[in-house]
Amino acid sequence: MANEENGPFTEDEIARAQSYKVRDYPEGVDPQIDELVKDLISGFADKWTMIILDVLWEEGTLRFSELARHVTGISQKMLTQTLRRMERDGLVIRTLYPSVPPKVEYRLSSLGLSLGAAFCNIWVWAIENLESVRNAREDFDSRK
Amino acid sequence: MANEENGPFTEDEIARAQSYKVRDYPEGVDPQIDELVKDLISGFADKWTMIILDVLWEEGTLRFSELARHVTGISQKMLTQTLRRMERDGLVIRTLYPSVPPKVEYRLSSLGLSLGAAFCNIWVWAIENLESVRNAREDFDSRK
DNA sequence: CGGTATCCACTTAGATACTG
DNA sequence: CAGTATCTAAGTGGATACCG
Repeated sequence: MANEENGPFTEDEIARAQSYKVRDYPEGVDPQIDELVKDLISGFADKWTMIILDVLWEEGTLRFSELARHVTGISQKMLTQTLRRMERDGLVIRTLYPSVPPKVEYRLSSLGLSLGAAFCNIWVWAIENLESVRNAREDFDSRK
Repeated sequence: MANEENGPFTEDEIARAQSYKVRDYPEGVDPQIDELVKDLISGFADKWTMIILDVLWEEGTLRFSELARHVTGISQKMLTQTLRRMERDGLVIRTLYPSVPPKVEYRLSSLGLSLGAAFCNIWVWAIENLESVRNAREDFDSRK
């Protein structure tokens, strides 16, 4: 509990990590662009979008009902709604086969795939840091 | 509108991108872990958390009131709430200076910094694909 | 200054029923 | 099968007032 602040990181590693973004997008970045980016991120920053992105990333192409099974706990309404939004944003490609009964397939577009690639690091981070977060919570809760 | 599906990507690039995660975390990944990861991600997948993470990443250390100014549109309640959750999850470090009036500083922990580093790719993606998303939306809306 | 507590308007999401 | 429509319960967030 004494020097837990830096965890497994050296000062060096922290400095390097912190310099990353500054190098790519210096402070001079257009505030308007910044605002737009925040809006865009806000749109993707919801539970179901991120999970659907992950599922389609892993499974490739899925039918509506298959998606419903893979995305545990989602309601039909939210699945439709989220898929529609992702389709509108160009992340997902929806293919309708006009058979009876109808068949609809969903897969990621190249845009969706590239976002999925960016998200990969988040999933990796989550897997690697599950324990750390759990410990942090226990620690926080025990301190009252 | 004809071959817009793959955008600027070759089939090769898509295949490579899609194989990325599978290489690191093959299908044999424990479903229970997978569930935990989804829970964890769901917790971070909200607007304010992501924006605060970004702001602290860029600014380093900020006082409560400075954060409020940087995170446009957030209410005091949500700022407190989100910061408390991030602190509990071990992402931010809260330092109270017991002066009068009190002064409270927030900064990312090493855990928070590493999550920020992972998120970097998302921000970069957003900046690079603002136009694509805008176009996709216009296209979708114009098609009805 | 940096919160907490309370109230309330609004949004959101789940359940249910129905349809091409 | 893959939705849409409707209703309702629950959650979220903002405004306001007050405290250490």
